[in-house]
Amino acid sequence: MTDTRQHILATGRALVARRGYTGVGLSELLREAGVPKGSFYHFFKSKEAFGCALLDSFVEGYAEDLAATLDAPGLNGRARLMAYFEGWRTRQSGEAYEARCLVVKLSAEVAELSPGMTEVLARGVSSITARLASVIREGAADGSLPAHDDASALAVTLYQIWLGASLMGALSRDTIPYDSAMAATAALIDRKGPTA
Amino acid sequence: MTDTRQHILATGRALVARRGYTGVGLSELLREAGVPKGSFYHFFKSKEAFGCALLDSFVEGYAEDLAATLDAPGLNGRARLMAYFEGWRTRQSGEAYEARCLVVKLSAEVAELSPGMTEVLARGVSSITARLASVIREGAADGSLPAHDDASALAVTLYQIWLGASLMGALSRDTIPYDSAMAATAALIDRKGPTA
DNA sequence: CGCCCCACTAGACGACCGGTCTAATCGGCC
DNA sequence: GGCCGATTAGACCGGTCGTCTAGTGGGGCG
Repeated sequence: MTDTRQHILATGRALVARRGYTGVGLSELLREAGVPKGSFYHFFKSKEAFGCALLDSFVEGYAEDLAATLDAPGLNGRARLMAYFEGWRTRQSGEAYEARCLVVKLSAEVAELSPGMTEVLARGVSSITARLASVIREGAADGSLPAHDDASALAVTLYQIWLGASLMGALSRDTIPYDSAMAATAALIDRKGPTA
Repeated sequence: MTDTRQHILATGRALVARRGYTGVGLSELLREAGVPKGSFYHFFKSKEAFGCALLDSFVEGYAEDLAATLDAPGLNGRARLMAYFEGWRTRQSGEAYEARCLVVKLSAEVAELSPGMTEVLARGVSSITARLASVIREGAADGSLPAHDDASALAVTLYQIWLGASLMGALSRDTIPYDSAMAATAALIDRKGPTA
């Protein structure tokens, strides 16, 4: 069955979102998934290959969610952008580990560990910031946002703010950093002139 | 000798900055440090206690560096702030792992793993942002920065940007995210009005 | 209807993990 | 010189790590 593979990935995602990549052992993962250890190496050639597959499926799923939020019909560009960040805050400060962003959780850990996983994350990040930049341009076109002369740079800055807020939120275990990020986001997108 | 303890901490810092907390085993650490395992448990009651001590010494050392940079005589507030972020970029994108920021490296990993280590990092972060906020106020007083009505909020936003930039820099392995953060920093501190 | 083949399962394996313990050794103080 | 606490040495334990080699069973083809 190929959905044994899917099941391992889904179980792994929640586990890795909580304990990190190095922190999750095969034994724990497979016990949790109810899958015998032998099967694992049938579906993945190594733990790192599993990690890459996990991130691939995360990035893919994220892109779909992103499309659903940022292409929501009937909302102007600004509202769609703010909805995205509201969603970020909700997921990242909620209880559900499987909803947490793996870029936040794994970037630092994986950067020196696995070039393959790093690459998948890096591609995911740049596609997110690219999509954010185009929504900023759409907001300028529909009049909901001022014209920003470098939408890409603004998108990167916003994404950096939210990554940083997520790190701080993990440390403080409250939503204050996200509230701060939300305020900064609103201030940045609504004001004219060179921002980044 | 108490400086065996210091030596273990110094060795551990470089190792942990590269491989992460979970990724560094006692055996590797002690082999690297040339210290027998028996000594480790004389100085630290557990690996987690070692982790807390490591972060304590990091935070303490960081505070000293911070003071040296942010209290540099003969520079106005704005110049001191920018010097701090220049230093961040240099250290974080350089080769020397022992110079890397452990808040960036460990926040996500440690948050769900060790309340003690999380607490040390959280305190460190809030003392940094508090110090940045006061430099922003000093800059307003000496005329090098406009008056920001909420210096604390601006300081948090700047810190978030740099945390996020560091995560992105780890993924992309270039300085582009830091350059972006630097531009955003300059834009944010130099403009009037509510920013965050 | 039977056989065979390959996707999948089962768990043994050696290395090493974090953590503990006892015995040996060191060094300062009387 | 001799003693005692501080430090070092490393064997040892139960457990987990990632890997790998046998085995099994069910679907497809003859």
